[in-house]
Parts: sequence; C-alpha cells; structure tokens
Amino acid sequence: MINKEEFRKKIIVSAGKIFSRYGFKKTTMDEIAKALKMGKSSIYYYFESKEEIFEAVVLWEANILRNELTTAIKSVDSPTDKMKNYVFVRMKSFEKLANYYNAIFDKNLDHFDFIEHIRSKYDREELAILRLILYDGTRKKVFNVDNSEYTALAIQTTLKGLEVPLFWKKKEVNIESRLNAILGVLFYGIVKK
Amino acid sequence: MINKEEFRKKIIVSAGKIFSRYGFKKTTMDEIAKALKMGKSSIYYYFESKEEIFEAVVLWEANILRNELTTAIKSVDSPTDKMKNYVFVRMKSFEKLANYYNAIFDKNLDHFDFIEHIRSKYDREELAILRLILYDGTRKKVFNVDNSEYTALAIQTTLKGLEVPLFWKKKEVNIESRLNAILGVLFYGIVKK
DNA sequence: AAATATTCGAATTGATTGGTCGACAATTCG
DNA sequence: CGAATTGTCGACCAATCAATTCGAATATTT
Repeated sequence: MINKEEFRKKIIVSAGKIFSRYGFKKTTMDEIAKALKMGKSSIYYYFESKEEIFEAVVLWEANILRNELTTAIKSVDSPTDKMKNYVFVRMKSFEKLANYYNAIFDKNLDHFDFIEHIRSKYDREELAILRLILYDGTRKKVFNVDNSEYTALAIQTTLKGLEVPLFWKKKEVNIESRLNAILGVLFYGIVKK
Repeated sequence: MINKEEFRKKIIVSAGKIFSRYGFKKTTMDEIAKALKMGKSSIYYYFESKEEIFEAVVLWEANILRNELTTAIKSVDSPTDKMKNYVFVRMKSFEKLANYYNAIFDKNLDHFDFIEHIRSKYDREELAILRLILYDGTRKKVFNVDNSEYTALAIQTTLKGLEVPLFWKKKEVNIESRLNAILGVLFYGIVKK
C-alpha cells in the first residue's frame, strides 16, 4: 500500500474537487469519504477535522499556482517574456482559483483569516518575483522604468485590479481581451521601444 | 406591483439558477429566499413546497428548449437547413441542460420519475418534429431516405448517443467536433448529393 | 372599514452532519 | 508464531440545519 502522506495527498486532491464545486459548507464529510470509496471515520485517521482538510486543500492549490508561475518564468529567457508569461499564467490561474474561492466563501466567511494569511504571503512572494524580473530588465536596459519596490508594487496593483471581475462569477468577462489590454499598458511604459 | 403569476416566474428563474448550480438537495429555501430578497416564509405563499418549485423550474427549462428548437427550425426554409439547425441547437441546449441535470441528480434520485416523464414527452415531440422535416425533405426529394417512423427513430437514436458524453461532466468533450462528425454521417446518407 | 392579499419572524420537527468510540482486520516486527 | 501497530469502519451522539407551519402584521382592493 501507499504510505500515509501519499494518502493524505489523495484525500486533498479528491476533497479539493468537491470543495471547489460546492464550497466549504455544502461539502459533507460523507461526500468526501464516498468519493474516496472509504468510510467517513477513516478520513479522521488522516485529518483531525473538515477544516484541516480544507486548509490543506488551500495550501495545496496555492502550491500548484506557485509551481505554475515558477516554471512559466523559467521557460523563457528575456525579461520581457518572463514578465509576459508571469502575467499571463497568473491571470489564467486566478481565473480557476477565483471560481474556487467563490464557491468556498459562498455564504461562509469563517476562513477569512486563514485565506488572508495565505494571500498576503503570496503577495510578498509575488512582489519579490516582480522585483527580480524588473531588476533583470533594467540591468539589460529593456525596461523603461527603475527597479524600485514602488514600480513592482504598481504592477502588482494593476494585476490585482484585473482580478476583480473574476470575482463577479459572471463567466461573460473576457479575460483574454482584458489581459491583452493590460499587457499593452504594462509594456508600453515598461519595455524600451 | 406585479401579479402573482409574474412573481412565480421570478421565483422560478431565480431558483433555477441555484438549482442548476448546487442541485436539488444542496439548494436551501433560505438561499432561494435570499436571492429574491424576501423572507423564506413568503415563498410558501407562491409555492406549496421546494419540490413544487423544482418541478416548475424543470418545466420552465423544458419550455425554453422547446422554443429555441422551434425558432431554430422556423428561421430557415430548406429541409436540409432545418435538420442542421435542429441538430445543432438541440445539442447546444443539451450541453447546458446536461450540466443542469447533473447537478440536480447529484446523489439525489428522488425526482427520477418526474424527469423521466418530461423526457419521454419531449422524445415524442422530437420524433414528430423529425418526421415533419423528413416528410418535407423527401417530398422535395432532397433526402435520400424514406419518411418512415423508423428513419426518424434512427436519427433520434443517433442524437441520443451524442448526449452520453455530456453526462460525463468532463468539460474536455469537444461538442463541436463531434457534432460536425455526426452531421456529416447524418447528411451523407440523408441528403441527396 | 371590512375583506383580501402578501410578507415575515418565530417556532416546530425531523433529518443531516461533524465528529467519537470501540471493535475488528491487516500489516509489521520481534 | 503472536503481539504491537496501523488502518478501516459501523453505529452512535449532540448539535445544527432546513423544510414547513402559524399567526400576527402590513398592504392592497373592494
């Protein structure tokens, strides 16, 4: 058989799908168990509570996002491409995540603190990444801006602004077109020539 | 103010959205009421029970589908176009409906009889429509087949076969390409030249 | 102003659900 | 082997939830 940690992962992935579909409150332990074809009590051998599963799921999803972003940056060389890739993958992933978090918070704000914590941690990481790209870009003289924290923050704020329509749930929001627009703005001022 | 029947319709539309998202069981009267910005008890002035709302919603959705199909047929003249339009709109609508019914039946098979009833009624109607198009097509000598009930049934069976992947929930199923394939098969044998 | 239509807070009642417990099966290890 | 450990699960419990009722209050019509 597989070891305990592997099994926890299985539960996280399986439960994650249900949480993302129905939200925290509407997801029952019975459902999670049934999806895994095991007794409800057995789940409690791996996790202390429903909340613990939920938190593990959120951590897990956050990690997936982190990895996607890292590989997106590593896959190209020029600072311009790195920035483009980062913005694109980030927005694509958030589109998925937004749907997920919307379901989670639907009428249930208990986990706000926890999510806020994850989010602010992610924000700090993102700022660091942006600064790295900026540093690289200014050093190679392809960006028109300085590599100050202020610039990085400005970009981050723009990105966050793009998230808002995602949380309206309406699927009619066309991410691609908005993304192209913002990329244009971003690089119009940032990229030399 | 609006009259009682109008308000029932409002409830049907609003509740329909929630039912389609969460399914019958996971949808609460509280939610339905809150979405309508009214007290839960007030809903019971318009409907006897949650089930009655649900059934009204299903009837309502079925009617929308009926209308879409009727206009799709009326919008063109030639039997070939009618057939193409019918198949296309039907599959498009079922894509939406499948998602809806999947949510409804998720772990809840109580309404199976009711839905079966609606469905079999719809099937009979569809058969009649198909026969009409076939009759028109053979009369104008654009179809290669007879206008027997057997032919209509064969087409209907093919259409039903196309529904199956819709009920797998997986969004990866590419309806368009499958649709084109089936249309080709359908018309290869049916349409003259 | 009486009758009627509509709304809703509060109560009820049965079902659901997160979590526990102890029994038991499987596996590991000495 | 046999005993400790690991893992599974059915049955149960207390708390909460959720559908429905009721009666009183407010609006509207007659």
